[in-house]
Amino acid sequence: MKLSTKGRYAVMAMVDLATQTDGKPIALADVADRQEISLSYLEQLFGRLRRGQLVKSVRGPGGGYLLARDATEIRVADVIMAVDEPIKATRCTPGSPSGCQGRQQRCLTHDLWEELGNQIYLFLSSVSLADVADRRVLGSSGILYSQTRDQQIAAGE
Amino acid sequence: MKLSTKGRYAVMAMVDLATQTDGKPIALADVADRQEISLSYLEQLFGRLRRGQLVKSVRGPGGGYLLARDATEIRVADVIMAVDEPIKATRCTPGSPSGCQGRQQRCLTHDLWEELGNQIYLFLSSVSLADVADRRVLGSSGILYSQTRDQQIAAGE
DNA sequence: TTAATTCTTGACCGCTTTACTCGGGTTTCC
DNA sequence: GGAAACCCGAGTAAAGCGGTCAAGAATTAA
Repeated sequence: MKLSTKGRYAVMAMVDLATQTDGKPIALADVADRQEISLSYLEQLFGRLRRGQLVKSVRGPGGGYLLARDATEIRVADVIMAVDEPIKATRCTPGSPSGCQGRQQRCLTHDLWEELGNQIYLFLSSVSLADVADRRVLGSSGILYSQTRDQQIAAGE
Repeated sequence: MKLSTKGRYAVMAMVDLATQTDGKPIALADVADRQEISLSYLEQLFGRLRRGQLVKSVRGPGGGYLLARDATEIRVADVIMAVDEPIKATRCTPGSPSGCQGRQQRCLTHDLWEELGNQIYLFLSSVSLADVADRRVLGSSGILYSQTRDQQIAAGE
């Protein structure tokens, strides 16, 4: 899971689509104007979103883009994965040698990055476009992490 | 909170220090060798770590670096924040105008990115260098996020 | 004192990615 | 036919990343 402004732009645009619920296609130029993103750049992103089956396009005058599914059925993680390159190899490519299992059996931080990736992915998978459009994003969770593992263990957990 | 290989290298090196518990300073050249990171590059990173009060340096023969505190008292988030530039402005600078509150009252995705940042920070704050060194990182949490908010609400929660 | 270690600092550099532009298409409607 | 929209690929300026190089300062050992 990679995080860049490219992914952010895509999510902004998709949420924009999710808030325009007339059933009519939305022209990219309108989205670009509302979100203040370059039109040509948006076109690139929507090319990927279309290939990723997240939006449908309608050509010709009066055309534009439509969400391919209901806004409650599209997760933020889907959008980001559609526009960003697969993954950053992280130097430890899990399968191949010389990446991780060079000297030691396996680099110590490997589990950390993997788990962090999981956390990010799980969070972004828990939020749909409709959640964002309706500002249903904040709160819950997090309180879990007020202590380090050491402290939890020292406290007898 | 920014995530890059720079931060990863710093964490790798700090965990390396945490595993060398003789009480003697560790020469950077040894760390560079073990972790297969360029020495000169590590020097840059340790300059920041030292200025961030995370390590102490000892000059001269037999010198090197020591953790400034116990490995259980240094969180991964501390290390990453010490070496990476403050933050990526995200285009919505919370206080200033024209960033977020341009057309609409406040960009819809603002809460999302803020909450994501919190999630990442909280996770990385929950893990100490000692946790990583002892491979105490995996598991727990995550099961929370098997449903989107919509689905939770639809289920009557 | 001298030499060897080791940290300290700053300048530099090639590469890749990012965000974006440009210039064309093609499809469809009026 | 013309205009509105999507479609597509090449190009580009700036920034960051990972890394090198060179010089210097502090400390210790011989």
